[in-house]
Amino acid sequence: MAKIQTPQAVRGTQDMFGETEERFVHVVATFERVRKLYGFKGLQLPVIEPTAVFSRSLGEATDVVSKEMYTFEDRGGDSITLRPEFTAGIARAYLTNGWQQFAPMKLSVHGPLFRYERPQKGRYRQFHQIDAEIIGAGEPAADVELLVMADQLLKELGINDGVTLQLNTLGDTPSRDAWRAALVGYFNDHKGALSEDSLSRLEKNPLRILDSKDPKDRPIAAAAPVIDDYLSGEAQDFFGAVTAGLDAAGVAWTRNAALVRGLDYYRHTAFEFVTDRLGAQGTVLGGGRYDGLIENLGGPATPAVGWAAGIERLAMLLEHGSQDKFDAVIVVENDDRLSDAIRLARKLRAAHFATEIVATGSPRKRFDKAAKLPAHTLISLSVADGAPSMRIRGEGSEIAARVEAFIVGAN
RNA sequence: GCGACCGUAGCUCAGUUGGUUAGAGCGCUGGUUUGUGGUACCAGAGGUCGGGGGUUCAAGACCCCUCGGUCGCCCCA
Repeated sequence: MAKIQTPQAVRGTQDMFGETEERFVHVVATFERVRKLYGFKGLQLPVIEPTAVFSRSLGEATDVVSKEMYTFEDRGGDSITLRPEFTAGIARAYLTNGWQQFAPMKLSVHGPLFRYERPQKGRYRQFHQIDAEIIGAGEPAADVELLVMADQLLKELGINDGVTLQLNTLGDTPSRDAWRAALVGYFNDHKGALSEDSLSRLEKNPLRILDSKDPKDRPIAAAAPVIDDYLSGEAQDFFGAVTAGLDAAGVAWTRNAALVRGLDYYRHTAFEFVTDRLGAQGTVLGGGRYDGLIENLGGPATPAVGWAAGIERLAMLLEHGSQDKFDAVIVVENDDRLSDAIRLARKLRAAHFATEIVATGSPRKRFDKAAKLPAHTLISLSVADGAPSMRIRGEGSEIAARVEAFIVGAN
Protein backbone atom coordinates (compact mmCIF):
# COMPACT_ATOMS: atom_id res chain seq x y z
CA MET A 1 0.00 0.00 0.00
CA ALA A 2 1.32 3.42 -0.95
CA LYS A 3 1.96 5.73 1.94
CA ILE A 4 0.15 9.03 1.71
CA GLN A 5 1.84 12.32 2.41
CA THR A 6 0.92 13.71 5.83
CA PRO A 7 -0.98 16.98 5.46
CA GLN A 8 0.92 20.10 6.46
CA ALA A 9 -0.34 23.38 7.81
CA VAL A 10 -0.77 26.11 5.24
CA ARG A 11 2.34 28.24 4.96
CA GLY A 12 2.37 31.13 7.37
CA THR A 13 -0.26 29.63 9.66
CA GLN A 14 0.42 28.16 13.04
CA ASP A 15 -1.12 25.72 15.47
CA MET A 16 -0.89 27.32 18.87
CA PHE A 17 -0.68 25.06 21.88
CA GLY A 18 0.66 24.99 25.40
CA GLU A 19 2.64 28.04 26.43
CA THR A 20 2.18 29.72 23.05
CA GLU A 21 -1.57 29.42 23.31
CA GLU A 22 -1.60 30.55 26.93
CA ARG A 23 0.38 33.67 26.10
CA PHE A 24 -1.98 34.41 23.24
CA VAL A 25 -5.06 34.09 25.40
CA HIS A 26 -3.44 36.20 28.10
CA VAL A 27 -2.93 39.07 25.66
CA VAL A 28 -6.55 38.94 24.52
CA ALA A 29 -7.88 38.69 28.08
CA THR A 30 -5.78 41.67 29.16
CA PHE A 31 -6.99 43.69 26.20
CA GLU A 32 -10.61 42.82 26.97
CA ARG A 33 -10.15 43.94 30.55
CA VAL A 34 -8.40 47.20 29.70
CA ARG A 35 -10.72 48.25 26.87
CA LYS A 36 -13.68 47.95 29.23
CA LEU A 37 -11.93 50.32 31.64
CA TYR A 38 -12.03 52.90 28.85
CA GLY A 39 -15.61 52.21 27.80
CA PHE A 40 -14.86 50.59 24.46
CA LYS A 41 -17.67 48.35 23.21
CA GLY A 42 -16.85 44.95 21.79
CA LEU A 43 -17.58 44.08 18.17
CA GLN A 44 -17.76 40.78 16.33
CA LEU A 45 -17.29 41.15 12.60
CA PRO A 46 -17.20 38.88 9.55
CA VAL A 47 -13.85 37.52 8.48
CA ILE A 48 -14.91 37.84 4.85
CA GLU A 49 -15.95 41.09 3.25
CA PRO A 50 -16.75 42.22 -0.28
CA THR A 51 -13.42 42.96 -1.94
CA ALA A 52 -14.54 46.53 -2.56
CA VAL A 53 -14.39 47.26 1.18
CA PHE A 54 -10.61 47.03 1.00
CA SER A 55 -9.90 47.99 -2.59
CA ARG A 56 -11.83 51.23 -2.18
CA SER A 57 -10.33 52.16 1.15
CA LEU A 58 -6.76 51.23 0.32
CA GLY A 59 -6.70 52.16 -3.36
CA GLU A 60 -7.23 49.76 -6.22
CA ALA A 61 -3.70 49.90 -7.59
CA THR A 62 -1.65 49.50 -4.44
CA ASP A 63 0.58 46.47 -3.92
CA VAL A 64 -1.30 45.52 -0.80
CA VAL A 65 -4.56 45.22 -2.70
CA SER A 66 -3.22 43.70 -5.89
CA LYS A 67 -0.71 41.24 -4.41
CA GLU A 68 -1.19 40.71 -0.71
CA MET A 69 -4.86 39.98 -0.15
CA TYR A 70 -6.61 36.63 -0.10
CA THR A 71 -9.25 37.39 -2.71
CA PHE A 72 -11.48 34.84 -4.41
CA GLU A 73 -14.73 34.54 -6.25
CA ASP A 74 -17.46 32.73 -4.36
CA ARG A 75 -19.96 30.37 -5.97
CA GLY A 76 -22.30 33.24 -6.70
CA GLY A 77 -19.60 35.06 -8.63
CA ASP A 78 -19.00 37.78 -6.02
CA SER A 79 -15.47 38.89 -5.24
CA ILE A 80 -14.76 38.13 -1.59
CA THR A 81 -11.67 38.98 0.47
CA LEU A 82 -10.41 37.57 3.74
CA ARG A 83 -9.98 40.69 5.84
CA PRO A 84 -6.37 41.93 5.85
CA GLU A 85 -7.12 44.59 8.47
CA PHE A 86 -9.90 45.64 10.81
CA THR A 87 -10.36 49.31 10.11
CA ALA A 88 -12.07 49.09 6.72
CA GLY A 89 -14.48 46.41 7.93
CA ILE A 90 -15.36 48.47 10.99
CA ALA A 91 -16.01 51.48 8.80
CA ARG A 92 -18.19 49.33 6.55
CA ALA A 93 -20.18 48.04 9.54
CA TYR A 94 -20.56 51.60 10.79
CA LEU A 95 -22.11 52.62 7.48
CA THR A 96 -24.23 49.57 6.76
CA ASN A 97 -25.78 49.59 10.23
CA GLY A 98 -26.36 53.32 10.42
CA TRP A 99 -24.23 53.71 13.53
CA GLN A 100 -23.93 57.43 12.91
CA GLN A 101 -26.78 57.58 15.43
CA PHE A 102 -24.36 56.36 18.14
CA ALA A 103 -21.43 58.62 17.24
CA PRO A 104 -18.95 59.04 18.70
CA MET A 105 -18.41 55.29 19.06
CA LYS A 106 -15.61 53.64 20.93
CA LEU A 107 -15.16 50.17 19.49
CA SER A 108 -12.82 47.24 20.01
CA VAL A 109 -12.31 44.02 18.05
CA HIS A 110 -9.89 41.15 17.93
CA GLY A 111 -9.48 38.15 15.69
CA PRO A 112 -7.67 36.68 12.71
CA LEU A 113 -6.50 38.64 9.70
CA PHE A 114 -4.97 37.39 6.46
CA ARG A 115 -2.20 38.75 4.31
CA TYR A 116 -0.34 36.90 1.59
CA GLU A 117 3.19 37.83 2.61
CA ARG A 118 6.47 36.02 3.12
CA PRO A 119 6.46 34.76 6.70
CA GLN A 120 9.24 35.87 9.00
CA LYS A 121 9.75 36.69 12.65
CA GLY A 122 6.46 37.94 14.09
CA ARG A 123 4.82 37.88 10.70
CA TYR A 124 2.32 35.27 9.57
CA ARG A 125 -0.18 34.89 6.77
CA GLN A 126 -2.92 34.26 9.26
CA PHE A 127 -2.20 36.53 12.16
CA HIS A 128 -4.25 38.07 14.91
CA GLN A 129 -4.75 41.56 16.13
CA ILE A 130 -6.46 43.48 18.86
CA ASP A 131 -7.92 46.73 17.63
CA ALA A 132 -9.48 49.85 19.09
CA GLU A 133 -11.16 52.67 17.20
CA ILE A 134 -13.06 55.85 17.95
CA ILE A 135 -15.35 56.79 15.11
CA GLY A 136 -17.08 60.12 14.80
CA ALA A 137 -14.77 62.03 17.14
CA GLY A 138 -12.68 64.73 15.51
CA GLU A 139 -11.09 66.18 18.62
CA PRO A 140 -7.54 65.49 19.79
CA ALA A 141 -8.85 64.15 23.09
CA ALA A 142 -9.92 61.02 21.21
CA ASP A 143 -6.34 60.45 20.01
CA VAL A 144 -5.12 60.96 23.55
CA GLU A 145 -7.60 58.52 25.07
CA LEU A 146 -6.62 55.83 22.58
CA LEU A 147 -2.93 56.35 23.25
CA VAL A 148 -3.34 56.34 27.00
CA MET A 149 -5.28 53.08 26.73
CA ALA A 150 -2.55 51.56 24.55
CA ASP A 151 0.06 52.64 27.05
CA GLN A 152 -1.85 51.08 29.93
CA LEU A 153 -2.36 47.88 27.99
CA LEU A 154 1.38 47.50 27.36
CA LYS A 155 2.11 48.22 31.02
CA GLU A 156 -0.43 45.66 32.20
CA LEU A 157 1.09 43.12 29.88
CA GLY A 158 4.44 43.98 31.42
CA ILE A 159 6.08 44.64 28.08
CA ASN A 160 6.46 48.40 28.20
CA ASP A 161 10.16 47.99 29.00
CA GLY A 162 12.20 48.83 25.94
CA VAL A 163 9.10 49.97 24.09
CA THR A 164 8.88 53.61 23.06
CA LEU A 165 5.94 55.54 21.72
CA GLN A 166 6.92 57.30 18.52
CA LEU A 167 4.63 60.09 17.54
CA ASN A 168 4.20 62.22 14.45
CA THR A 169 1.65 64.37 12.73
CA LEU A 170 0.84 64.24 9.07
CA GLY A 171 -1.16 67.44 9.29
CA ASP A 172 -4.48 68.19 7.69
CA THR A 173 -5.01 67.77 3.96
CA PRO A 174 -3.45 71.09 2.83
CA SER A 175 -0.46 70.63 5.15
CA ARG A 176 0.07 67.09 4.02
CA ASP A 177 -0.17 67.92 0.33
CA ALA A 178 2.27 70.81 0.62
CA TRP A 179 4.76 68.69 2.54
CA ARG A 180 4.48 65.86 0.08
CA ALA A 181 5.12 68.17 -2.85
CA ALA A 182 8.17 69.60 -1.10
CA LEU A 183 9.49 66.09 -0.42
CA VAL A 184 9.08 64.99 -4.02
CA GLY A 185 10.94 68.09 -5.17
CA TYR A 186 13.71 67.52 -2.66
CA PHE A 187 14.18 63.85 -3.48
CA ASN A 188 14.14 64.59 -7.19
CA ASP A 189 17.04 66.97 -6.60
CA HIS A 190 18.95 64.13 -4.89
CA LYS A 191 17.98 61.36 -7.29
CA GLY A 192 21.58 60.45 -8.00
CA ALA A 193 22.36 59.56 -4.41
CA LEU A 194 19.24 57.52 -3.66
CA SER A 195 19.14 53.74 -3.52
CA GLU A 196 17.41 51.82 -6.25
CA ASP A 197 14.53 50.93 -3.95
CA SER A 198 14.02 54.56 -3.08
CA LEU A 199 13.97 55.58 -6.73
CA SER A 200 10.95 53.38 -7.25
CA ARG A 201 9.47 54.67 -4.00
CA LEU A 202 9.79 58.15 -5.43
CA GLU A 203 7.32 57.09 -8.11
CA LYS A 204 4.97 55.04 -5.96
CA ASN A 205 5.18 56.25 -2.38
CA PRO A 206 7.71 59.04 -1.79
CA LEU A 207 6.93 59.40 1.94
CA ARG A 208 8.38 55.94 2.46
CA ILE A 209 11.85 57.12 1.52
CA LEU A 210 11.90 58.80 4.92
CA ASP A 211 12.00 55.48 6.78
CA SER A 212 14.25 53.66 4.31
CA LYS A 213 16.73 51.28 5.93
CA ASP A 214 19.31 51.68 3.19
CA PRO A 215 22.39 53.51 4.55
CA LYS A 216 22.63 55.32 1.23
CA ASP A 217 19.27 56.98 1.82
CA ARG A 218 19.73 57.80 5.47
CA PRO A 219 21.59 61.13 5.21
CA ILE A 220 19.27 62.32 2.46
CA ALA A 221 16.19 61.37 4.44
CA ALA A 222 17.58 63.03 7.53
CA ALA A 223 17.98 66.36 5.74
CA ALA A 224 14.59 66.18 3.99
CA PRO A 225 11.90 68.83 4.53
CA VAL A 226 10.00 68.28 7.76
CA ILE A 227 6.25 68.40 8.13
CA ASP A 228 6.50 71.08 10.81
CA ASP A 229 7.38 73.72 8.22
CA TYR A 230 4.18 72.98 6.32
CA LEU A 231 1.67 72.60 9.13
CA SER A 232 -1.28 74.93 9.14
CA GLY A 233 -2.05 76.73 12.39
CA GLU A 234 -4.98 74.41 12.91
CA ALA A 235 -2.83 71.31 12.40
CA GLN A 236 -0.21 72.65 14.81
CA ASP A 237 -2.85 73.25 17.45
CA PHE A 238 -4.20 69.76 16.97
CA PHE A 239 -0.81 68.12 17.44
CA GLY A 240 -0.08 70.39 20.39
CA ALA A 241 -3.30 69.28 22.06
CA VAL A 242 -2.41 65.63 21.55
CA THR A 243 1.06 65.97 23.07
CA ALA A 244 -0.29 68.08 25.94
CA GLY A 245 -2.84 65.37 26.66
CA LEU A 246 -0.19 62.67 26.67
CA ASP A 247 1.98 64.73 29.01
CA ALA A 248 -0.98 65.26 31.33
CA ALA A 249 -1.61 61.51 31.40
CA GLY A 250 2.06 60.82 32.02
CA VAL A 251 2.54 58.86 28.80
CA ALA A 252 6.11 59.10 27.54
CA TRP A 253 6.56 59.76 23.83
CA THR A 254 9.22 60.77 21.36
CA ARG A 255 8.81 62.67 18.16
CA ASN A 256 9.64 60.75 15.00
CA ALA A 257 9.31 63.04 12.03
CA ALA A 258 10.03 60.12 9.68
CA LEU A 259 6.99 58.17 10.84
CA VAL A 260 4.60 58.19 7.89
CA ARG A 261 1.56 56.44 6.49
CA GLY A 262 1.36 55.56 2.84
CA LEU A 263 -2.36 56.04 2.42
CA ASP A 264 -3.99 59.35 1.72
CA TYR A 265 -6.84 58.97 4.17
CA TYR A 266 -4.52 59.39 7.16
CA ARG A 267 -4.52 62.84 8.77
CA HIS A 268 -2.89 64.36 11.79
CA THR A 269 -1.72 61.89 14.40
CA ALA A 270 0.35 58.85 13.44
CA PHE A 271 1.99 56.70 16.08
CA GLU A 272 3.79 53.45 16.72
CA PHE A 273 4.93 51.72 19.87
CA VAL A 274 8.27 50.27 18.81
CA THR A 275 10.56 47.68 20.38
CA ASP A 276 14.08 46.62 19.51
CA ARG A 277 13.43 43.06 20.68
CA LEU A 278 11.63 41.69 17.63
CA GLY A 279 14.19 42.00 14.85
CA ALA A 280 12.88 43.61 11.73
CA GLN A 281 9.31 43.65 12.94
CA GLY A 282 9.72 46.35 15.55
CA THR A 283 6.24 47.79 15.63
CA VAL A 284 4.24 46.39 18.50
CA LEU A 285 1.21 48.61 18.21
CA GLY A 286 0.45 51.25 15.63
CA GLY A 287 -2.27 53.52 14.40
CA GLY A 288 -3.38 57.00 13.66
CA ARG A 289 -6.16 59.26 12.59
CA TYR A 290 -7.94 58.37 9.36
CA ASP A 291 -10.47 61.12 8.83
CA GLY A 292 -10.69 60.41 5.11
CA LEU A 293 -11.49 56.71 5.14
CA ILE A 294 -15.24 56.64 5.61
CA GLU A 295 -15.68 59.11 2.77
CA ASN A 296 -13.63 56.79 0.56
CA LEU A 297 -16.25 54.13 1.27
CA GLY A 298 -19.02 56.44 0.14
CA GLY A 299 -20.09 57.59 3.59
CA PRO A 300 -20.36 61.08 5.04
CA ALA A 301 -17.18 62.84 6.14
CA THR A 302 -16.50 61.17 9.47
CA PRO A 303 -13.45 61.73 11.63
CA ALA A 304 -11.94 58.60 13.15
CA VAL A 305 -8.84 57.40 14.90
CA GLY A 306 -7.64 53.97 15.97
CA TRP A 307 -4.86 51.50 16.51
CA ALA A 308 -4.15 47.83 16.14
CA ALA A 309 -1.55 45.50 17.61
CA GLY A 310 -0.39 42.03 16.59
CA ILE A 311 -1.29 39.52 19.27
CA GLU A 312 1.53 37.16 18.27
CA ARG A 313 4.09 39.93 18.65
CA LEU A 314 2.75 41.01 22.01
CA ALA A 315 2.74 37.38 23.14
CA MET A 316 6.38 36.96 22.11
CA LEU A 317 7.35 39.89 24.30
CA LEU A 318 5.68 38.54 27.43
CA GLU A 319 8.25 37.80 30.08
CA HIS A 320 7.25 34.23 30.84
CA GLY A 321 4.14 32.38 29.93
CA SER A 322 2.12 31.86 33.05
CA GLN A 323 1.71 28.12 32.86
CA ASP A 324 -1.72 26.94 33.87
CA LYS A 325 -1.50 24.93 37.07
CA PHE A 326 -3.92 22.34 38.33
CA ASP A 327 -5.34 23.05 41.75
CA ALA A 328 -5.33 19.32 42.42
CA VAL A 329 -3.94 16.20 40.81
CA ILE A 330 -5.34 12.85 41.97
CA VAL A 331 -3.15 9.77 41.57
CA VAL A 332 -4.85 6.40 41.54
CA GLU A 333 -2.03 4.22 42.81
CA ASN A 334 -4.32 1.21 43.11
CA ASP A 335 -7.01 0.54 40.52
CA ASP A 336 -9.50 -0.34 43.28
CA ARG A 337 -9.58 3.35 44.12
CA LEU A 338 -10.60 4.53 40.64
CA SER A 339 -14.25 5.13 41.62
CA ASP A 340 -13.15 7.08 44.67
CA ALA A 341 -10.92 9.20 42.47
CA ILE A 342 -13.71 9.92 40.00
CA ARG A 343 -16.03 10.88 42.86
CA LEU A 344 -13.45 13.17 44.46
CA ALA A 345 -12.53 14.79 41.15
CA ARG A 346 -16.18 15.48 40.47
CA LYS A 347 -16.55 17.21 43.84
CA LEU A 348 -13.39 19.26 43.40
CA ARG A 349 -14.34 20.38 39.91
CA ALA A 350 -17.86 21.28 41.03
CA ALA A 351 -16.20 23.47 43.67
CA HIS A 352 -14.20 25.10 40.84
CA PHE A 353 -10.88 23.49 41.59
CA ALA A 354 -9.06 22.58 38.36
CA THR A 355 -8.45 18.87 38.79
CA GLU A 356 -6.70 16.10 36.89
CA ILE A 357 -6.79 12.35 37.43
CA VAL A 358 -3.77 10.15 36.76
CA ALA A 359 -4.93 6.54 36.51
CA THR A 360 -3.19 4.99 33.53
CA GLY A 361 0.04 3.17 32.94
CA SER A 362 1.99 1.18 35.45
CA PRO A 363 0.51 1.86 38.92
CA ARG A 364 3.98 1.99 40.38
CA LYS A 365 4.96 4.84 38.09
CA ARG A 366 1.83 6.87 38.39
CA PHE A 367 3.03 8.89 41.32
CA ASP A 368 6.11 10.02 39.45
CA LYS A 369 4.00 10.87 36.45
CA ALA A 370 1.56 12.88 38.56
CA ALA A 371 4.31 14.63 40.47
CA LYS A 372 5.63 16.04 37.22
CA LEU A 373 2.34 17.80 36.43
CA PRO A 374 2.19 21.42 37.52
CA ALA A 375 -0.19 21.40 40.46
CA HIS A 376 -0.84 23.07 43.79
CA THR A 377 -1.85 19.83 45.47
CA LEU A 378 -1.08 16.18 44.89
CA ILE A 379 -3.59 13.67 46.23
CA SER A 380 -2.63 10.03 46.30
CA LEU A 381 -5.27 7.30 46.58
CA SER A 382 -3.98 3.82 47.36
CA VAL A 383 -4.66 0.73 49.43
CA ALA A 384 -2.39 0.15 52.42
CA ASP A 385 -2.68 -3.04 54.47
CA GLY A 386 -6.06 -3.79 52.89
CA ALA A 387 -7.51 -0.41 53.84
CA PRO A 388 -8.05 2.60 51.56
CA SER A 389 -5.60 5.38 52.20
CA MET A 390 -5.38 8.95 51.04
CA ARG A 391 -2.37 11.20 51.29
CA ILE A 392 -2.33 14.86 50.38
CA ARG A 393 0.81 16.77 49.55
CA GLY A 394 0.31 20.50 49.24
CA GLU A 395 2.92 22.99 48.12
CA GLY A 396 2.15 25.22 51.10
CA SER A 397 0.34 27.87 49.10
CA GLU A 398 -2.99 29.48 49.85
CA ILE A 399 -4.67 27.52 47.06
CA ALA A 400 -3.23 24.27 48.39
CA ALA A 401 -4.61 25.07 51.83
CA ARG A 402 -8.06 25.65 50.35
CA VAL A 403 -7.96 22.37 48.42
CA GLU A 404 -6.88 20.48 51.54
CA ALA A 405 -9.57 22.14 53.66
CA PHE A 406 -12.17 21.32 51.03
CA ILE A 407 -11.21 17.65 50.90
CA VAL A 408 -11.23 17.32 54.66
CA GLY A 409 -14.63 19.05 54.80
CA ALA A 410 -16.06 17.01 51.95
CA ASN A 411 -15.27 13.69 53.51
C1' G B 1 8.85 38.91 -5.66
C1' C B 2 14.53 38.53 -3.97
C1' G B 3 18.59 36.50 -0.72
C1' A B 4 20.99 33.47 3.18
C1' C B 5 20.80 29.33 6.36
C1' C B 6 18.13 24.92 7.67
C1' G B 7 14.82 19.99 7.27
C1' U B 8 17.86 12.65 10.55
C1' A B 9 12.86 8.80 16.05
C1' G B 10 7.10 12.27 19.40
C1' C B 11 10.92 16.45 21.02
C1' U B 12 16.26 18.44 21.06
C1' C B 13 20.17 16.90 18.24
C1' A B 14 24.94 13.72 16.70
C1' G B 15 26.20 11.18 12.23
C1' U B 16 33.83 12.31 10.61
C1' U B 17 36.98 12.88 3.15
C1' G B 18 30.05 9.27 0.23
C1' G B 19 31.39 2.77 2.61
C1' U B 20 28.37 -3.07 6.46
C1' U B 21 22.14 -4.01 10.00
C1' A B 22 21.23 4.84 11.22
C1' G B 23 22.80 6.77 17.01
C1' A B 24 22.27 9.64 21.90
C1' G B 25 19.45 12.37 25.54
C1' C B 26 14.54 13.46 26.90
C1' G B 27 9.62 11.52 26.33
C1' C B 28 6.59 6.96 25.79
C1' U B 29 5.51 1.43 27.27
C1' G B 30 6.91 -2.59 30.54
C1' G B 31 10.01 -4.54 34.58
C1' U B 32 13.19 -4.00 38.95
C1' U B 33 14.63 -0.50 42.90
C1' U B 34 13.06 3.33 46.39
C1' G B 35 8.65 4.27 49.58
C1' U B 36 5.29 10.48 52.75
C1' G B 37 7.89 9.37 47.56
C1' G B 38 9.32 14.14 41.44
C1' U B 39 15.13 8.28 42.73
C1' A B 40 18.19 4.89 40.13
C1' C B 41 18.87 0.75 36.87
C1' C B 42 17.24 -2.74 32.90
C1' A B 43 14.42 -3.78 28.62
C1' G B 44 11.12 -2.45 24.58
C1' A B 45 8.40 0.17 20.93
C1' G B 46 9.28 4.10 17.52
C1' G B 47 13.00 6.30 11.48
C1' U B 48 11.46 4.26 3.63
C1' C B 49 17.05 10.48 7.08
C1' G B 50 10.66 16.38 4.28
C1' G B 51 9.14 14.66 -0.97
C1' G B 52 10.69 13.60 -6.19
C1' G B 53 14.54 12.93 -9.71
C1' G B 54 19.88 12.39 -10.80
C1' U B 55 25.41 11.12 -10.15
C1' U B 56 27.91 6.53 -8.13
C1' C B 57 29.72 -0.25 -7.35
C1' A B 58 27.73 2.43 -2.98
C1' A B 59 24.01 8.57 -0.97
C1' G B 60 21.41 10.69 5.39
C1' A B 61 25.93 13.01 3.26
C1' C B 62 27.15 15.25 -3.66
C1' C B 63 23.83 17.74 -7.88
C1' C B 64 18.83 19.45 -9.69
C1' C B 65 13.65 20.27 -8.72
C1' U B 66 9.86 20.69 -5.12
C1' C B 67 7.48 21.40 -0.28
C1' G B 68 8.19 23.30 4.48
C1' G B 69 10.96 26.15 8.48
C1' U B 70 14.04 30.34 10.19
C1' C B 71 16.12 35.17 9.48
C1' G B 72 16.71 39.44 6.38
C1' C B 73 15.23 42.60 1.86
C1' C B 74 10.77 44.40 -0.61
C1' C B 75 6.00 45.61 1.33
C1' C B 76 3.64 47.02 5.62
C1' A B 77 -3.36 48.56 5.42
